[in-house]
Amino acid sequence: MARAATTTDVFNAVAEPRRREILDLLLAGERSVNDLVAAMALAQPQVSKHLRVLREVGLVQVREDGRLRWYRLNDPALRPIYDWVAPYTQGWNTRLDALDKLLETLTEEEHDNGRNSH
Amino acid sequence: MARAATTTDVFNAVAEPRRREILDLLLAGERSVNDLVAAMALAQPQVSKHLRVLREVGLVQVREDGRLRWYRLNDPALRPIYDWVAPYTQGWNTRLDALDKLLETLTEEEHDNGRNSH
DNA sequence: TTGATATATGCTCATATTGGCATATGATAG
DNA sequence: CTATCATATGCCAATATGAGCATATATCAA
Repeated sequence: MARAATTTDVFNAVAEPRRREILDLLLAGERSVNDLVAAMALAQPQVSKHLRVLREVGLVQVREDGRLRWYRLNDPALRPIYDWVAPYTQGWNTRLDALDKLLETLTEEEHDNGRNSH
Repeated sequence: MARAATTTDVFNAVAEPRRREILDLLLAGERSVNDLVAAMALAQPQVSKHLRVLREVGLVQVREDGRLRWYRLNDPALRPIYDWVAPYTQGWNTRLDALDKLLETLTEEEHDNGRNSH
């Protein structure tokens, strides 16, 4: 058996640095293909191909407008990656730990107002 | 150019489901190769090969003990993945979801006490 | 219509993969 | 020393890649 197709899942799609670069650019908002080409040192056909992979795994969505195609992020598609990696961050992600504790505190205050002990 | 080597970075190493499976097993603690082989429906040589990839990108570390080799996680190596994905989670991050739910609960209780609506 | 612009697709090449199986290396027991 | 257990490595086949370049398909302009 060979390596899994890049379109198999989000993990494979995102293993390619150029595709992560595209997603990073889309964080700022919708972009046309040529916008992306201009921003990345990569030829247009390659960008289109990467976009196709991203489309096929649901990481981006397109809006057609004349001869332009505006690509935008579909962040929830990245959730499997976040969900997978999260359990490993227990040891070193202090900031999220802090947020967790804060939420915990808020929840406690909500559920047993006043009898807060920590 | 072909696809990047699996040992290029953590993203590529982790794109392979079997390797994620190995890491998941190691979450529980140190395991010998045969332990892993027993836990996964995969032959020993393949497991050893996956372990080699994980070793080369720093995701696992080995402790030799006679003819046994105990593999253990090196979670901080996963940080690049977490750091990359984190900015995308603004919309749906579980912790933020928790906060949303909390706020929702507060609002419900405030606005329509007791009435269940959804 | 003709030409230009925006994007997608097709083909080739070099490369690295994963699993299967055989085998090498290394440690330990009898 | 020999057999056995634990693990790693080598070679094979089938496959999919990603970049480069040419070209197809739309859309818009003159």
